Amino acid sequence: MNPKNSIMMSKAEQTRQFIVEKTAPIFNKKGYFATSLSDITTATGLTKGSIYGNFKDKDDLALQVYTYQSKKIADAVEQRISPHRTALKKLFAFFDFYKENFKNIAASGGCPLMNAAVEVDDSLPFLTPKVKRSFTLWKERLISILDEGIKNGEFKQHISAEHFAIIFMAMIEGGILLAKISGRAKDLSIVLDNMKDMVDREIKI
Amino acid sequence: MNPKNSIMMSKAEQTRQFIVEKTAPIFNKKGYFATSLSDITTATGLTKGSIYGNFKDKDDLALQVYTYQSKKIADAVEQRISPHRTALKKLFAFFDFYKENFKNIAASGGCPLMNAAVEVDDSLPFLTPKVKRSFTLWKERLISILDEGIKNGEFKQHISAEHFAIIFMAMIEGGILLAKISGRAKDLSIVLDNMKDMVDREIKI
DNA sequence: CAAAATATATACCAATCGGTATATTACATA
DNA sequence: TATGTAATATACCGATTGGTATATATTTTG
Repeated sequence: MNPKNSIMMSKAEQTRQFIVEKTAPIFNKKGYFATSLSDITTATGLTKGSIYGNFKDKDDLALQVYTYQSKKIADAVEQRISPHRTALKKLFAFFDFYKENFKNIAASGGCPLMNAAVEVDDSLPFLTPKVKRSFTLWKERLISILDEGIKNGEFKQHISAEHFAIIFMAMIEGGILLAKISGRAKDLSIVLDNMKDMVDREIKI
Repeated sequence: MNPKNSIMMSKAEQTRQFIVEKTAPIFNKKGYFATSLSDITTATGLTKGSIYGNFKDKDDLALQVYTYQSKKIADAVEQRISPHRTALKKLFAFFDFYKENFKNIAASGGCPLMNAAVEVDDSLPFLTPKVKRSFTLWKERLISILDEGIKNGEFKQHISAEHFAIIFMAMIEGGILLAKISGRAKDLSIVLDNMKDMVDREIKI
């Protein structure tokens, strides 16, 4: 029994979590391919033997790091949305999340979903389904908010929830990309502000 | 004198060009880091000695490959735009370019600007200024079209050309990302169609 | 056509890569 | 506290990495 953690967590589980958390920003900054085992041992202070005692191989670790990162973002978004009662406020909270967290996202290497989606291209076939699924889940969450608004009369009846979900995702990802490469957080703000205008003009009743 | 080429081009220059063209899709698919010298020798049929006789090192080749790729896209876009006389038609031609060329872009590894912008993060500092410059030039080109439309009365006077340039770039890049990871070209089409609607509603007089 | 210059190939280098077998240490339980 | 077990460290492996010195073709030029 370990009194340090409320949830029972074996030493191995703790170490695994520790490795994942420590290597996540490295994988996200350098990319899965450019991150070496020595990067991992340096960041964790552990040896190769310890890493391979907890993960089958580098791919396995990369997979768990991606799972951790995508879950972390999804949870943070959900936490930002959940307090709100109307679909409109949820949608705006969604947008605000990225404006509020851009600096953190940029500092830890950009959006993990985008980074993985770009790198997954040819190499990393084992990651592709996971990344695809992240985007699907993201889209479905946006659609659910839009559908909620349509159903309860906040939003227009005729709009396509799927279309707007895709458009919003594209704008967010594109905005992050531009802001990161330009170094101007304002680039993302401009895009996010326009998204709110879109909601007011095209979606809101 | 080489009768095969209209422009005088030494053997070395031809070889350099040949290497750049052959390795460009590899760099774009696998990323600059994951592309090895053996990938390059295999793709070109040349030996390492020949590669290093024409390029200082791998970074130098990567730099020239990026320059080639970004110029190629810029030229193709310009060719698609130039026949048109009005700012509106130029803008729509701009958008259409991506719809028409998505399959080619996806097949050759996605948008080189986005790929480089993502990978440049931590590694590849030598590439960062080049990539930044590509995005700046792209933005300036969009602004010039928007300004032209504002000046000649096609577009509304009060709009911010820079804001819309940023929004359009974000939507295009985001749309390409989504379409690539989902495998559905339609995702990009949905975004591009919405961009046209935006122009009609918010920009056009 | 011959000589000088350039381009390409060969053979090698140290360093690093991901990964593993084995020894050692720390932990949990009885 | 003793003992079996799980976790970590050490030392090593072959393969591949980017890069180079040198030899050999191939162009270009006088």
